[in-house]
Amino acid sequence: MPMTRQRALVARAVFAAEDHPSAEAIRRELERRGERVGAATVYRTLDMLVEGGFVAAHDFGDGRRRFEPMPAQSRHEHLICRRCGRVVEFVTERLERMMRLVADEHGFVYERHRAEIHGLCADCRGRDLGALAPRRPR
Amino acid sequence: MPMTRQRALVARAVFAAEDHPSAEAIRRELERRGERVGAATVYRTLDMLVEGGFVAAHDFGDGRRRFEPMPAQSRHEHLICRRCGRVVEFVTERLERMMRLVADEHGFVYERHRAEIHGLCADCRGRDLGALAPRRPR
DNA sequence: ATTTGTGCAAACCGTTTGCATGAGA
DNA sequence: TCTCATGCAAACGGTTTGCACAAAT
Repeated sequence: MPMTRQRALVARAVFAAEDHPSAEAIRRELERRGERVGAATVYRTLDMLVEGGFVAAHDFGDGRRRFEPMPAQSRHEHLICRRCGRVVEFVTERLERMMRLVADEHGFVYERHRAEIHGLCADCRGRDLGALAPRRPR
Repeated sequence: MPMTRQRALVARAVFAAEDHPSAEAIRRELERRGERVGAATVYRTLDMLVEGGFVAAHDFGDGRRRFEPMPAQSRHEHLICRRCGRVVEFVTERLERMMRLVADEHGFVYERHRAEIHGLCADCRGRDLGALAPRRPR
């Protein structure tokens, strides 16, 4: 698997990211730095990284996939601020146990689960939600 | 809000559904019965039903929204069979308590959560997964 | 006659794919 | 030279929207 300029750029961008960026966000970020990479290449590289188990892909329900470096530690879930889009991670071993149990109770073979909490982050709580525009719009 | 023929058809179809159908699935189902309703109208009617709180919309991560009659009872979550697409509901009050607690611990105002378990249902477990086509393809 | 809903087709948005070009061994 | 990655642009699939027409008061 040849390491080209664009693959290195995309990989470095995902691994450096703190905010679960989308493919387009990564492309734009690279462009902002003067590094022009085709959208198709970004998607293809991310697919490879995901297949290789280096990167995790998420679907937070806003219509696009978001990526993050594959966490070495155990599974984690996401808290998502509906105002600023900020994503905070949390871990619960209890949750996975519960999910496995529920699957079992219904005769399902557990494969994976997904859990998200949506709400307002500490920074955004208490602001005038109707009037202000999101700080980091979707 | 006038009750037209197509609105009645769409509403009846969602409320009768047991399987969390997508907008297109509803339109096709109506068409199968000889009732032709434009896609736009189906989407618009579903939006109204969701806004009015009569119908719940879900995003199971397969790229389209799925609908179900708004459950009168408490919140429920979904078990999804990755082979046949079957969706089974389950309730856990413990889960919501846990989610609220986690949100609180991170300074978030809890608004809602989402939990899904993906796996193989009782019917599909044990089959030759590679060779057979899904029974109810995505 | 005025309002409002409908349906078609085009627009949209994130993503994928076909294909000609280009870079690397 | 041969291979394979790239980038453009077109295709795609679900959803939304513009607009002319139809329906109902």
